[in-house]
Amino acid sequence: MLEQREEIAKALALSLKGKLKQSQVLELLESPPSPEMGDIAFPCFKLAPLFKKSPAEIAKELSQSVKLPAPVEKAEPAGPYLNFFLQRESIAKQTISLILKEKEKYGKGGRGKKIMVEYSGPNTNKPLHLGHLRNDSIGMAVSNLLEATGNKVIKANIANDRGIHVCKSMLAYKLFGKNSSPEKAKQKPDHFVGSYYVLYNKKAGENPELEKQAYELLKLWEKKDRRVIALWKKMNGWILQGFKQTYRRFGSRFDVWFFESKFYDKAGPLIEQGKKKGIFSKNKDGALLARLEKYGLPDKTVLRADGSRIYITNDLALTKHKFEHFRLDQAIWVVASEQNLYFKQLFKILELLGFKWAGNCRHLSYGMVFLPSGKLKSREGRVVDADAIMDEVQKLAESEIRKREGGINKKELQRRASAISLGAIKFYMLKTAAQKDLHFKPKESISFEGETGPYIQYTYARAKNILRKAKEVSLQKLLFNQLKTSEEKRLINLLSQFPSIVQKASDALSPHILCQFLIETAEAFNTFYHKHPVIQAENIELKKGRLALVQATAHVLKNGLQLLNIEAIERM
RNA sequence: GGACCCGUAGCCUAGUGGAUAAGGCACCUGCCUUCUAAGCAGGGGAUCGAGGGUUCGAAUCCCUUCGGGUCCGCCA
Repeated sequence: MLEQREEIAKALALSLKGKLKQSQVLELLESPPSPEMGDIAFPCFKLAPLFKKSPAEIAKELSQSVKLPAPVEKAEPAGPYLNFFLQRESIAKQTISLILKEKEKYGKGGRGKKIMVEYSGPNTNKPLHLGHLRNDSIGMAVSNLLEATGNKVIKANIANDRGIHVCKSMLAYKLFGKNSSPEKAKQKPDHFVGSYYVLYNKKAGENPELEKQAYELLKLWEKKDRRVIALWKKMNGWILQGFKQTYRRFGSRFDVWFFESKFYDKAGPLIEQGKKKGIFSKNKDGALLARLEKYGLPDKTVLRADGSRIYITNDLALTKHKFEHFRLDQAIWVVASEQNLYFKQLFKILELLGFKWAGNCRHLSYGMVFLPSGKLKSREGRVVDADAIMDEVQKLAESEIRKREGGINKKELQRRASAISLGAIKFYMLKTAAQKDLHFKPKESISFEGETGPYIQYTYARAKNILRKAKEVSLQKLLFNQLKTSEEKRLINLLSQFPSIVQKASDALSPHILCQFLIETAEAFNTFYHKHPVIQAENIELKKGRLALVQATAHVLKNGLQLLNIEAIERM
C-alpha cells in the first residue's frame, strides 16, 4: 500500500502545479472510513485557501485533471475528498503472493537499535500476582514488537531480593517456621515463602515489636551476618524456584536476570560524583538528598541517614551497568504508573550526573490493576495470585472444550486449554491502552467470547481447518481476478496493512494497536467465512484464490498472535 | 498544598484535528442435515463529564471546572 500512496502523491503534486510538494501530499493522504468509499483518500481542505475555491470544487477538478498512476483504477470526488480506488486484482495478487512467500516473516523486518526491556521485577518475599500478569504481558509483547521491527532486544528481569520486605518474611519464618520447607509443607516454594509474609503482617498487627526486629535483621544482612545470609539464600532460592515455574507456564522469558543485592552497594562512585557536582547534599537529619527542586521535581533521598542504601541507590548503579556493559542504545522499564515520579527523578539524576545516554531511558508506564475491593495489597493477602488465576481460567477452558469434544484425551485437553486460557488472560491485559487503569472482575474480565484472545485463536483454527480439508489443492499458478466480493476486498485490505500496523505498534510501544487490528481482521474473516464457501466454491480458480486468501489470513493471525506471546492453535 | 494519569451507550473499550463517533459485553430477533455456533446477520441504546475558547472543521488542541485514580526525602 505504501508504494501506491507515493505514486498517488506524485501524481497529485503534479496536478497541483507546485502548490504542495509530493511529501506534503503524502502526509495528507488517509484511508476512507469504509472500503466502499475507496482505498486511499485525499482531503482537499488545506487547498481551499491556496486556490480560493471550496474543497469540494477542488476535489472535483482534481478528479478530472489528475493522471492516474498504474495501480489506480479510478479517482472519485466525494464532497471535499478525492477517493482513489486501487485495482483490486493487482492489490490481491501483490498482498497474497507476498504473504504466501514470506509466511512467518510477513510483517517483520528492518534494522534498528539495541534495546533492553526490563519487566516483571518481582519482590522476593511473595508470589507473583495479577499485576505481574499485566506487566509480563506488556513486557513480552513490546519486546516481540521491537524485535519484529529489526531491533536487537535484551529482555531483563530485576529481582528485588533485598530490603525490609524480604526481612519481614525472613523474620516470620525464623520465629514461626520451625525449620519447615516447601517439601515438608507440600507447597509451591514461592507460595510457601509468601505465607510467612502474610503471617508477619498479621503478627506485626498484634505486636509492634516485630517491626524493630525486622529492621535489626536488615542491619545484620547489610553486615553480612553469616546466619542471616544463609537464611536469606535459602528463602530466596525457594522463591526464585517458584517464580521460574510461573514464568515458564505464562511464557515470560528473560535473557538476563539482575539482582538488586548485587548492585545496591555498587553506587559508591556515583554517590561521590554527585556530591562533587553538588547534585547530592545532606539534609539536617543526615540523609543524602538529590536536589531536584529547581528542575520542578521533589528532592529524592539517595542514602538513608545511617548511610544504608535504598532502591534508587541500586537503580543508579544498575542503569550505568546496563548501558555500559551491554552497549545499549535504549533502555525501557515496564513499571506501573504509581512509579511515574520515581522514574522522572531517576532519569533526571542520571542526566545531571552527565551520562549522555540518560536521554535514552524510557519508562513504559501502565495503569494500575484493581480488584473490586480496591488496590492490590499483598501484605494483607488481598491479592489475586497469578498461579490461582491461571488455574481458574484453565478450568473454564477445559470445560468449554469438553462441551464441544467429549471424547478428547486428557493430555490434549490440557494442552489446548492452556493455550486458550493464557490467550484469554494475555489478550485481556493487552487490548486496552497501557496507561488506563484496569478494574479486574474475576468472573467478567476473562471471557472467551467477543473481543478476546480465544476469538482470534478460534478464527485461526477455523482457517486451518479449511486448509486441512482442502490440502490436496495446490496453490500454484493462482489467479486473483475472481476475488471480487466486498468481503474479500476488505480482508485483503486488512492483510496488506499488517506490516505497517506492526511498525506503528512497535514505534508507540503499544500492543493494543495490534490487538485492535487482529480483532478487525478476525471479524472480516468470519464474515467472509459465513458468506462465501471456500471448498465448495463455484469453480476451481475461485476455490484456489479463496484458499490462498484463507492461507494468507492464517499467516497474519498467527504472526500477530505470536507477537502478543499468544499461541495459535490448530484446533480449539 | 503540588504533580501526573483517566473520564466516549447500563458495563468494558477503539478512535487523539477531517466524511454518518467504531466495536465488544448485557438485552431483543433470526441462522447449526452445507468448510468448527468460542461464530454470523439484524435491532434498540451516546447532547464523547460540564462550561468557555482556537479552527473552514474539535471526542481529539488551549483555558476553567467537576468526578475517579496515583504519587509527592531516608518502602520497593
